[in-house]
Amino acid sequence: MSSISLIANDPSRFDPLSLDQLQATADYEGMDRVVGLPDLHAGNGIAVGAVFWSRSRIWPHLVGSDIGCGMSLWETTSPLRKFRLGTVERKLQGLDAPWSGNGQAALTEAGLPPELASPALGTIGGGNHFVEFQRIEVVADEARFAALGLRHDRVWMMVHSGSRGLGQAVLQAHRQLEISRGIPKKSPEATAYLAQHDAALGWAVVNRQIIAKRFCESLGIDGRKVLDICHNSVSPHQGGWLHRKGAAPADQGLVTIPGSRGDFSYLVEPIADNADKALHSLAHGAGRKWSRKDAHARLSRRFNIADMQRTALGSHVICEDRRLIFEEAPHAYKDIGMVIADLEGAGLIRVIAKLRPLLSYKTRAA
DNA sequence: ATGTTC
Repeated sequence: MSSISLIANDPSRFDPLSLDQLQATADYEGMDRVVGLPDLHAGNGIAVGAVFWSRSRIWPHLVGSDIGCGMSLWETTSPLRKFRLGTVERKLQGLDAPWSGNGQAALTEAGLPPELASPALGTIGGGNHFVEFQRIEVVADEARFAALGLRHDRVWMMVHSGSRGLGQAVLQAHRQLEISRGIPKKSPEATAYLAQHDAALGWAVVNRQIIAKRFCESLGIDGRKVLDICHNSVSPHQGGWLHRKGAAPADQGLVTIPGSRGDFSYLVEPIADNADKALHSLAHGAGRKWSRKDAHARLSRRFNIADMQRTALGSHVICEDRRLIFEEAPHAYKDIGMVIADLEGAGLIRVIAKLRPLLSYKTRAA
């Protein structure tokens, strides 16, 4: 039994269902602290946009099946003034197919077992995963931006993907009969889960790396990684274990917080002073406002596919799956400006820059 | 979320 802290200027905005889900996990025996972040929303049983800390136990299903899912942000070598939407769209082909490179070598190089290679390595996957090309809209902190050596005259690229089937297999193998019981932290079961969890985490990083490389190669450009963070994980923290379920780390340097595909994304710097009240974590995005089912039901009635292929900010969307394009519509997500304001209000972040979407790539395969 | 699915 533990208390819940909510990070929001106006906590009454939270969906009651997400709060019920958060309460249910706060009631787990052995749970010590639970935090709901500004992007909190109801998940498949477990609230997303939340952090859980326990002195004594580990709950694999609080991390979920997409272990290591996260965001990487790249400053490409492509000058912004040369960016042509039509040309770029035309060049992005074959990216849903398995990667033709050597997956085993890529994993070995990262210190991971080569037998974890699979055809999914180097592919985005489905759901809310994407690759997005962006431009710097506003630099909020010029001094910090310059000190980091960042450039506003380049095309930027954001990758959101995870560990695909691997993370799911790991959760499957360690699924608890009674979910709320979890695993005692020093048990052989915990050791076994954590080893596989760490491998899935590493796999997801390699996956994002290969995805970025493939997208750059198809455009004939290069890029440098500004950051790579994962928002589904469990890690040792203050003598216990910190579970992040759709929560970005606030203790690993720069963080990007993406809005929906029709909204801005942010490059932010975590502020250490107040970090503990949010369990050293930040929102991982805007958070859903509508479930996938609701989004499809409401939007497919009012809009056609062509409406969905453009956003209010003028960006284009490549998504040839006609269900997914509605499920992931900007309308289904909360206002990212509100999420950022909540984090600023709590003294958790300083905004460095705001990025405008140019082109969001989901899938060409229907 | 998913080498997914009757």
